[in-house]
Amino acid sequence: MGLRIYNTLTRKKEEFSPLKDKQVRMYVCGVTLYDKLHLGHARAAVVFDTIFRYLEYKGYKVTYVTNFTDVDDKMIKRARELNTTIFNLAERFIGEYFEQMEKLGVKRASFYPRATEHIREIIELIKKLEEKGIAYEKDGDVFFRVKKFPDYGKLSGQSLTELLAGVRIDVDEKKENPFDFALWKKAKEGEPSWDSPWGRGRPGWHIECSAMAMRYLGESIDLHGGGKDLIFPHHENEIAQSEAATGKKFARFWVHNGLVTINEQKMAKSAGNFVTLSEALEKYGGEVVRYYLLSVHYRSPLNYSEEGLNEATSSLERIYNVLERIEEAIVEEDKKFTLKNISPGVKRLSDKFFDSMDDDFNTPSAFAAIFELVKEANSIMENPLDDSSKTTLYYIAHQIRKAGKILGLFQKEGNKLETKTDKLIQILIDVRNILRREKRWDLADLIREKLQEVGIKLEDKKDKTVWRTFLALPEKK
RNA sequence: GGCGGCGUAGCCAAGUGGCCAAGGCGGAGGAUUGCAAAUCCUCUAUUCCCCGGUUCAAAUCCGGGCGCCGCCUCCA
Repeated sequence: MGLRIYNTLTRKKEEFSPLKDKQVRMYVCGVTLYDKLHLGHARAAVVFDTIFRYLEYKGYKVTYVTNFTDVDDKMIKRARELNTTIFNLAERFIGEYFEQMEKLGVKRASFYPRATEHIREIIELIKKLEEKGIAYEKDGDVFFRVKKFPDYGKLSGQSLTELLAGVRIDVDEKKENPFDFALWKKAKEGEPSWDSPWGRGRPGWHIECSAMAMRYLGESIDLHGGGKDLIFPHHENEIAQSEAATGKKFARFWVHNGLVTINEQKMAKSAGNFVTLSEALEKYGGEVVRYYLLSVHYRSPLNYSEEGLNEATSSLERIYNVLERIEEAIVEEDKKFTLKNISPGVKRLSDKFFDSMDDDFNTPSAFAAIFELVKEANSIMENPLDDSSKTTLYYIAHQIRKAGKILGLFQKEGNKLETKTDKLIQILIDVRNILRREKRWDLADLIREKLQEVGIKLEDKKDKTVWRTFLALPEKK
C-alpha cells in the first residue's frame, strides 16, 4: 500500500511520489533564534522528524533541510536588549536547540542553513525577480508585486480581491499594493546590514526560505512543511517568489502541522501562554514529551495539559513493561522467527501500524496497533510458554522496536546499569527474599520502598523477583 | 467580514456510508499476590453537539442551527 499525504495545496490526501525516483527533497521552516523554544516548536520538529524517519523507512533517500532564521526584527530587538549581536544570540539559541532536539529524539536534518550565510543567494533571487518586473525597489526597500503573480492566494484559498476586502494591515506608503511584501529591507541606523544593488540592507523574512530551499534542493522540491500558522502569508509568499522567479512549481506537497494550544488558545509568546520546552523536558523527559506530541494526529490542534503528559507517561510505561517482560521470558536462542510461524492475527496487527502510517501519518491509530500487540504479548505470557509462543513474543517485541524506531520511541534498554550496581541490587533482592521467607514484611517492604525512591522498582513473581528502572521517566541525578 | 478547521465515553483520541463505534489514561468488579507492582478477564458511548433531509443503511453525505479554534499582522 502506498503512502498518502494530505496536501494543503489541494486540500486532499494524495498518493505520495517524489519527482525523482527514490529521492525525496524536503524543506521545513525552522525557528527564529530570538528566544526559548516552546512546545509548539517541539511539535513541529517531532512531527517532521517522524515524517523524515518514515520516508526513510519507506526506502527513500531523503534530503531534509530545515533553516534557522537568524536575522529579523525580533532578533535585532532582542540582541539590542541583551546588549549583544544577532550572531551571538543565534549561537546561543542554536546550542540550546540541538540540546533539546536530542532529548526529543529528533534526528539531525541534512542541512541547517542560516539566512545570514546565504545573503548572496538571496540577492541573486531578488535580482531575478527585479529583472522580470516582479520586484520593485522603493527608497532602498524592495517589494514583491503580488499583482504580477496571478496564482497569488492558491495555498491559503483566498484570492487577492478577497484578501483586499478584509485588509487590516497597516498601509505602507511605499507599497503599490497592501499585500506586496518586502524582499529586501533598507538598513536603519545601527542594524546589521549587507551590501546589495539597492544599498545596505537585509533580507525580508520570506525570501530566505525560497533561496535556501533552492540552494540545497533545487527549484522544485517534493515536500515543504511548517506549522499551520505559516500558510499565510509566509508560505503563500514563498510560492509567489519562487514560482515567479523560476516559472516552475516550487513544492508538490505542502504539509502543515496543527498548533499547540493551551486552554484552547494558541500557544504563543506574544499572548504569554506557553510552556517552554525546557520545562516540559525537565519534568517529563524527552521521550514522554515526544510520545505526547505524537498521540494526536499531526494536523489536529493539540491542547496542552499536564494530565495529558501524565497519561503519556503511563502509556509509555505499559509499552516498556511488555518489552522487558518479553526480554525476561525468552533467551537468546528464541530470538528468531520466520514469518510463516506467526499467526495471521498477530501479523495483521503489525501491518495495521504501517497502514496507519501510510494513511497521512496517522500516529494515534498506529499507537492503537502497538497496544493491541502489547495486549497479545501479555496475554500469551499468562500461560506457560512453548517454542511457538516464544517465537511470537520475539516477533512482537521486534515489531514494537521497529515501529519505535520510526516513531523515535521505545529504544531504551532496561536493566542496563553497571555490573557492580547490578550485583548490589541483586544482593538486596536476595536479602529481602530471606526476610520474606521469614515473613518479616516490614523490613522487606522497606527495602522495596527505598529502592523505589531511587528509581528501581521490584516485582515479586511466583518464583523470583525482578527489578526494573522507570524507563518512561526522566533520569534522576 | 473572507478563508480553513473542529465538536466521538470521566479525560485523551482514531474512525468519513454497512460486522458488537479502535486504542490509551482513569474508574468498578474478579483472578493472581503476604502486601504491592506488573499482568489477565469482565464492565465503563444502544450511540457520535442539536434539528431536519438523502439512503435499504450515516458518527460518516446534504441543509439549517448552536458552540469552539486557527489564519487574514510577527508566529512552529
